[in-house]
Amino acid sequence: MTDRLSTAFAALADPTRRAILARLALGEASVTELAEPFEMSLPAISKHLKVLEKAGMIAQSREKQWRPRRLEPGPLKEAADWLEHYRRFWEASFDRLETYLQDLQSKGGTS
Amino acid sequence: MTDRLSTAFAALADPTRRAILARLALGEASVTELAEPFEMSLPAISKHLKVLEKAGMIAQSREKQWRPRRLEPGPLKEAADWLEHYRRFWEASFDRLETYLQDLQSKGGTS
DNA sequence: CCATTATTTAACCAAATGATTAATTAACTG
DNA sequence: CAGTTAATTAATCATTTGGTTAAATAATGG
Repeated sequence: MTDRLSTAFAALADPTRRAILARLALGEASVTELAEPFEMSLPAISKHLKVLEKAGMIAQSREKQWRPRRLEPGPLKEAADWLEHYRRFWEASFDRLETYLQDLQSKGGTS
Repeated sequence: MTDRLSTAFAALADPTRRAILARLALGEASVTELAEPFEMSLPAISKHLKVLEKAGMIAQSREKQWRPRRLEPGPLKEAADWLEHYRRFWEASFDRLETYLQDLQSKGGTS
């Protein structure tokens, strides 16, 4: 693997990590705060944070004995940019669905 | 794991699979055609296709002895929608960068 | 039916992932 | 400095992942 985009998508492929990012979208938080919602050991959370950090999605600072994390959105943007290339496909699907529903309306009558 | 979004991001976390999706964005292709650019065995490609299929990103049809795949954009859209929530963060980062560069311009002079 | 082409399945393997518990390190606080 | 709180590291383990080669299956065409 090793390439940046793969690392980013891999980091996002876990609900715990996505929840951590969602929490950090509300603002900085310590490891203990981040761990609180999960039925999971601290070391497990620590590892998830390491994955997010290696992906460049979070950064650490220092506040007394805490090491609060904050969101670093760069890799999220790169992932979003990659997906953006496929937009026309899902918009096309929607168009087909829309056409289909319009057809139902005009042809189907009151049955 | 098991949830749809995690499966989608995991499917995207591999450059071979992303390249396959990119190829399918140009139109349907058989397994042999899809495998052609890679220095990798057919079974390896077959497995990657299975991952993409389980993620709901591709579908199969039948054309004589070929089983061409086509893009199914639903899960790509779901992934893009998830990332969209973080847009304000990278746009904010860009704003800060812009401000920083403007500061360099105005303060830095000719040094 | 036999040969060929297309693709999958099976069996196997090394490395990575996601979790655990126990031990360690770091920093503040009285 | 002793105790407490915060977080990481180490050791371990089961499962998943991404690849291989060899064998099997599917469909077409002569």
